[in-house]
Amino acid sequence: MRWEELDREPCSLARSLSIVGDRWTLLVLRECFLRVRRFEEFEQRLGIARHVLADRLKKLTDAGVLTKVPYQERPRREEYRLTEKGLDLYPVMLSLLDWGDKWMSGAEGPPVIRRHKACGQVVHAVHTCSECGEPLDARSMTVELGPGAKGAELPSETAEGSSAK
Amino acid sequence: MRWEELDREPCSLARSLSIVGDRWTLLVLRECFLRVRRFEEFEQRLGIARHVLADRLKKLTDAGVLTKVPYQERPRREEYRLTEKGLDLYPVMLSLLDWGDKWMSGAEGPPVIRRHKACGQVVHAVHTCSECGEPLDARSMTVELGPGAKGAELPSETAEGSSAK
DNA sequence: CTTGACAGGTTCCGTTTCGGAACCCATTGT
DNA sequence: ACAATGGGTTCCGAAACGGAACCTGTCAAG
Repeated sequence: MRWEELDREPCSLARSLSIVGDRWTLLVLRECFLRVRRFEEFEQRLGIARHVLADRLKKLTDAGVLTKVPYQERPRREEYRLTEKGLDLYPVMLSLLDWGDKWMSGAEGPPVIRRHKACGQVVHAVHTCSECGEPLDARSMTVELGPGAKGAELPSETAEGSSAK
Repeated sequence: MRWEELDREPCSLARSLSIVGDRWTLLVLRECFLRVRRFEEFEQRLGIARHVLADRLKKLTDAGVLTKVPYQERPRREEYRLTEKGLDLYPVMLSLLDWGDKWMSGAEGPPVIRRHKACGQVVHAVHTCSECGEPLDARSMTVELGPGAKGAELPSETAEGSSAK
């Protein structure tokens, strides 16, 4: 599997990673969710090399995750904003955030907390089944080939004592 | 922000990315969730360069995401299994999977589907508030510095017309 | 009307990381 | 004695990254 062909893999994870699966992209998107929009501000807050930032913003824009919105003419200046496709990455951010809070925080606790506007509580996300509403975890799901599977195969099920079963 | 110091950033997303934020790690973990455990099998299924695979497996093992379990002696052979910390990454996989299903699938639909054992339905994950149970999205949350924030700052809130508000 | 600042890039160069192939090593099968 | 197996390590050229310098419109100041 080559990196440049990831987006054509018959796997939604691979396809997602063809967009967000590199060192910087999710950090750029973190800033977007924190309402950062301008080149300079991304650069200053992230300490990213300018041409890498330019490349990521271009790729995210080409992918439809960000969109350039002019905020002045003469000289023309544009800022980057999340599209609906980009906003939809929020669950990805949240999952990584919650995992980091749980497994990568020191004794002091997490560095940033999130509060739910609706209930006012400090919260984390619970993944629930879209059909029955029960919480989901790795052991409660099975996978099957779907309609878009062309020649893909799942590994054989012969293994036993699975930790991921 | 340097890549080697990501794990010391006061940000759970950065800390998570210090472990899973590269080209291959989440694909290796995808295989783990599909019950792949052996070096050769990872290599064949992923088409990853052997030394890159060896490096990722070592880093994941050092990070406590995978653990090496001997399955024979003489010659000693070990396989890689997800730890609890690794299994806890399932929501991350699921979020990326669902996003890819929604935004990266062609007209045929997603290549792989997931079925919830408990209810038997094909499902996707819904992120809900751990406190009130309502669905969460980017616009329903506010962020605040938490107990582990040392000197970190959130961007100023002066921006208006926010698309991520 | 020349100089400087500002926002947003692009170019260049030296260091890392990656992809691919070859090689290593202990043990068992033929 | 020799090949196969599983799990790596080594080596090389290509791609990506980090850092600094440079470029491009436009306006404002001297």
